[in-house]
Amino acid sequence: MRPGPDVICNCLAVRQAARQLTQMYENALAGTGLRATQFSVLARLSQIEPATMQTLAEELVMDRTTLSHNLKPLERDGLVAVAVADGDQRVRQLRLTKTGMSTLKAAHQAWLRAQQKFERAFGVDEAAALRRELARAITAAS
Amino acid sequence: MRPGPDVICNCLAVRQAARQLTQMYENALAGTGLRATQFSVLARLSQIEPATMQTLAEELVMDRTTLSHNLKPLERDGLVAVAVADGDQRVRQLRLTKTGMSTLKAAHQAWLRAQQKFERAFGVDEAAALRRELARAITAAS
DNA sequence: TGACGAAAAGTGCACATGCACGCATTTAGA
DNA sequence: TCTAAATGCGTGCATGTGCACTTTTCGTCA
Repeated sequence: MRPGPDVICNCLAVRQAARQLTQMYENALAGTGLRATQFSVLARLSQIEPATMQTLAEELVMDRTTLSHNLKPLERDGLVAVAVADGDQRVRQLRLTKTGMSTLKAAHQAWLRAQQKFERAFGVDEAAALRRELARAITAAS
Repeated sequence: MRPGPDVICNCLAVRQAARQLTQMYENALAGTGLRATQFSVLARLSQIEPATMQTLAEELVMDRTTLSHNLKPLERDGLVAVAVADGDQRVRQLRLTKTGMSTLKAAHQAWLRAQQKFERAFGVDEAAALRRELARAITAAS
């Protein structure tokens, strides 16, 4: 998939890169049973556990309803446990199950391979700078 | 959607930015009848018309089958015409219809508003630099 | 305490994304 | 020339994405 001549649309530029990066990382994740999005959900959840739907969605820069959809296969496969929070019936308490933790740990190895492969080609410092600029782009588009 | 502390995954960083930028541009495109992806398909097609499926997909850094799916609503609504190419029955000849051209022209105004709004917040030169880095990221992930 | 607005989350819909698989056509080689 | 490989596309499936709408629950205030 060779890019065309000089994309001038910022939105298209980011989406194209997202498609290509996603393919690379998902290729590395093949065999772990996780998609790229699912890996990021589990990874982030493991850091802020227990989390609510809204909190985890904000952390992932993801729409609340999108996270709701994305949790379906994870809950179905027993990787994430969804419980009603204490004191407020409206709130969900999201946690990793033991299976979720072990799956995440195994997938982390595969993720690291993709991460390192990309950064060898793109540059470690350049990748860090790119991530910072992307974070700034998120702010600019908010 | 406030981003969490320092995303270290390049894939997640790009995907988060893609989600946020897409929301901004689609908000601007609301009323034109086009989604962000559809706008980019029409815009690119207008530059390389007539194009084949594979050619247009490569230009958009998009999987061939994804473009096939994405063309469905555009063809259904009469914005893109798909014909069999001369000399090779396997090849499709993609063209914008008159409706497609006028819709693209109208949507271009809306796109420009989003583009300028983003670049006012993010910086014009910084946006150009970001697009260049994203193009390099696509190469690195290929 | 009862009604009403706010907050948290779920659901249906349409489109986005790409892999696996299959079909039709073309080309290359024996 | 006839057949096998290569080429160009389409389709089914599962997931990703977010808007509009709904449901449930909580807090507030008269």
